[in-house]
Amino acid sequence: MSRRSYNQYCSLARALDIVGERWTLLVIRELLIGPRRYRDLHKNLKGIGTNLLADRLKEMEFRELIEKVIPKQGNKSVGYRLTSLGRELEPVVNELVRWGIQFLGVKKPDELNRPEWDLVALKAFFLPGFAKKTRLHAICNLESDGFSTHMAVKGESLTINPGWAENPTCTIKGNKDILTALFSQELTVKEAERDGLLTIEGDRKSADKLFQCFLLPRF
Amino acid sequence: MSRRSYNQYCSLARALDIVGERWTLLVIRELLIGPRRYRDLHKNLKGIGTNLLADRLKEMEFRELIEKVIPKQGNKSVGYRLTSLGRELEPVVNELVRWGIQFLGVKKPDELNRPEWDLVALKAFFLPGFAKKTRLHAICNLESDGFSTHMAVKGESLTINPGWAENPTCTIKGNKDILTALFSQELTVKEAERDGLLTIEGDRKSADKLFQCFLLPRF
DNA sequence: CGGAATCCTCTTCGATACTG
DNA sequence: CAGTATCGAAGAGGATTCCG
Repeated sequence: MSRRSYNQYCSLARALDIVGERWTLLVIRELLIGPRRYRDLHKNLKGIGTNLLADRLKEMEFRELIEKVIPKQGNKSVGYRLTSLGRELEPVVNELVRWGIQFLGVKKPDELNRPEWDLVALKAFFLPGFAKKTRLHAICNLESDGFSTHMAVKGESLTINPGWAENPTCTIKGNKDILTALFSQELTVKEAERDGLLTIEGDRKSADKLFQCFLLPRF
Repeated sequence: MSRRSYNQYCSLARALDIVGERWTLLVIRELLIGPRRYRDLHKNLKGIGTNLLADRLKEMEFRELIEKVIPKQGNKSVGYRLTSLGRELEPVVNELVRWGIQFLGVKKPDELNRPEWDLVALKAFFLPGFAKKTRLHAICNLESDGFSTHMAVKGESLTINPGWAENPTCTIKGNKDILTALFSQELTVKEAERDGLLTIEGDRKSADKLFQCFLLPRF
């Protein structure tokens, strides 16, 4: 566990001493999605190299950004999850996402893309003020290109978790392009439904409001 | 000019492909203070190595984060300044500052510290809402430990520039510890003045409001 | 003299093979 | 499965040299 430092008495340099090394913030991104096992991280962070991942995890655990999840009885796999200190990096990730999205462009053939990453990015464009104002209080299941998730909005807060919720306010199905258009206010639910590009079960009004609680930019 | 990429179709990874390499965000920090020449950057970023700095500058210029400043007649020195795209990284820097300040601690003897860095950090703790509410509209000169600067507050905006302003609303002098205590609301102007730790010329009320427009945390 | 390019050494990265 | 060990390649950092 090496320690290369900028040796500057400066908050920015301090932050970068801790999270500025290669891969570190991408590990944080993975764990913002949820706890992950070593092999999941290694699989989703293609190119990291097993020794480097081990080094980073050790370093991040030492810094108390992450912690090992004690495996439940019968499950031998060790997992990693964010500590509260690590979770406090979410605003940093969000700002980087907001800045970086303008360079996203079209996906190159050799680039990886996981649906979870889209959700991490989407969260950065949530409008808490708007959500509060509309008094949306809902749990919405989303399915897109075979990937399902659910989003819970209450007051100013948004939580996104993998898989289905049990008693959703509504269930929304559509491909990624359509959902992107909806989250970026380029398309309305009405239009998408009319064209048969979107299906909504349950409370249509909540679904409509949900999309309006985001403002995903397009470039 | 190398290009190592995470090869992920993800806004965060894109951002990190551009500004995630060693030194890049510290160069941004330097240029957030104001335009700088090559030698200034090299002097203030101790340890960077002349080739690496040249590489980074070229890379950042190529990415249009920075641009060369055409030297004025009679001045041969080329300078660098942020483009608007580069300036858009200020929120990212601010978030990193807000997160990193908890690790700042006490200055180690071998650590560098430039007063400009403190100002970059301070900006991250400006309360625009409060500034607007108090209707503070002032230009305040600040002098601390031989370093002088001026801060202009108007509406929700704050600008900090080096050197004196010509017709300041007020002029504030005190050492760094005192100013830190004032900006973190641990001390009031009244108390500091009474103890002879602070001198204010000009509009006392604006000075008082100015400090209240910040909330620097202490750890 | 300031702004780099070159050179050289050392560290880190990344891929693969290996181990408890 | 969760890491270690190893090793060539790439990047970082310092000194020196070159160029305008």
